Amino acid sequence: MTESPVHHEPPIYRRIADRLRDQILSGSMSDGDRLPGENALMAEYGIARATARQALAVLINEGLAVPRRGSGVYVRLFRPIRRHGSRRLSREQWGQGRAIWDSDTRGRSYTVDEVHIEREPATEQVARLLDTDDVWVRRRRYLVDGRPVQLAASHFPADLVEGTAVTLPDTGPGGVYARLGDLGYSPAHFTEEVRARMPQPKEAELLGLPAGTPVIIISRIAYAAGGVPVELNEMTLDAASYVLQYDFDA
Amino acid sequence: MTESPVHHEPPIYRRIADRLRDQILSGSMSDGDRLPGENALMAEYGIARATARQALAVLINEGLAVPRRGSGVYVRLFRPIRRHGSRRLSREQWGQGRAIWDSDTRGRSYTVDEVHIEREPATEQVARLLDTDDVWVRRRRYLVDGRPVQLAASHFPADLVEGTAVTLPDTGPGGVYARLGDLGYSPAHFTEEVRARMPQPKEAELLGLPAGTPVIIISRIAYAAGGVPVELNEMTLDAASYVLQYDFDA
DNA sequence: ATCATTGATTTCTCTAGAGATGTCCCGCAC
DNA sequence: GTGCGGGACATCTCTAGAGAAATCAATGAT
Repeated sequence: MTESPVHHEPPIYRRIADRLRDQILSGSMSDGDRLPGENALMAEYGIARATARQALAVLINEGLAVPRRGSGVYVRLFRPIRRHGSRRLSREQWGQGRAIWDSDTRGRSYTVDEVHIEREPATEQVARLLDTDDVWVRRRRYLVDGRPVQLAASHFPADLVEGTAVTLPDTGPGGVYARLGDLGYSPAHFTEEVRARMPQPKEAELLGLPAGTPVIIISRIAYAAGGVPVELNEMTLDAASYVLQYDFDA
Repeated sequence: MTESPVHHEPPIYRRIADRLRDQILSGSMSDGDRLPGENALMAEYGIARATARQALAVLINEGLAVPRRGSGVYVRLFRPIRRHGSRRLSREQWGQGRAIWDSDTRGRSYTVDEVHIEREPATEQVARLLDTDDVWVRRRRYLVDGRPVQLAASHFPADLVEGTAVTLPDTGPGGVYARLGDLGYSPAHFTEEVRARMPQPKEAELLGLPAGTPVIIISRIAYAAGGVPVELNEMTLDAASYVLQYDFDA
């Protein structure tokens, strides 16, 4: 930020971190490699344990390294999944569900780990966006190669799906959008907000995120013809696992 | 991740962090408020300074708090700028340049802090995407209310702009896209990749990012008719300052 | 009135040590 | 082979102390 006129040398822990980061980013270390541990750094630089920890904490907080208790600290390079922007979704693809996934996971196995479906009072934000107090929420967790990478929560106005509440959030064949279409609320317009931040502890736990991993949050609202909001889908993605892709014409 | 069967109580520093986080997120503290400092926590909980520091470091690394040396630790809530997806861009808007910004900064002042324009050899990634070794790069830094919030680097194939090199990266009236149009390479198609990660030290420095702030990276490629790539624009955004917005029809 | 200095406060950096906790692997018993 | 015990090892948590560096307000000299 504001640099003082005198150039102070960075503290030891930071210089060590810089050296290690260079090694990681220059490619001389690869994904699962083990970094020098606390003891090794203590010996090599003649520093105390706390200082060695601090150096490693820098890399861990940057998301470039992952500590494994009782084992060591390991390099973590990002191996993102490409996730196409909804621009790509066509009505035909809705019925297939996984179509947009299969081509994007580079052969890695993709599964859903259903969490739960239930009716609940809407939070303030959801109530404002969906224009109702009472919603059905369908929460899911997505796994790639057995590891959780995404949380999703779809909110449906309860009054809109009255009587069909059992079958709507419970997708069934053709997916949720087909169900909405059956009710005469086929989505015609979408808005999508994308943001990134550090995860809440609960999110970090559910996604198994090591320290220093941001999450990407996509909030998509589907509107039926006439501008009626029919679904709010909030997706929380492990930022290390995802690249979003949008494409469009001028 | 894998939870042990016995529920261990979290360590003290983590419980303190949890308490403070609740206070911040519940709204009982607001944006610039001062958190209890190291000394206060030491006295209140009867712990050592290092432990108090550890508790505060949790919040700092989560991006919820910002330390100011010699002053204290302060709450930081995100105040995002809405940034519309390029889907919104129309040819008429290109000519205005700032149109997509003025409506999105909520009245905050938006300025550009030009960094430099120069011809340089392409990095491996840029060479692959733009299909050339030799590019002009135009780097900019964007400020809102005097604070840096975005870095941008536009890459143009050097052979494509041969002879006009002086005027192309140097926008001029009508913006870069108008210049490309004059050369017969009006962009017709775009792809955009969005990812998020923790910033590199250099990025953090240029953007003045406190610890725990991720960056959003948008890589947009503009293609002229015929599929010729004419620009690679890489934008690095302070994730605390931006919300991306896309909207589209089914 | 303006500017420089001082002092109190607070975060930052680092040392030294110790016990707890989780992981890995080898060897032994079954 | 399989499963279990135990030791080696590494990270994790915490204590206690001390000097460095930045901020801010009050004090004092010009």
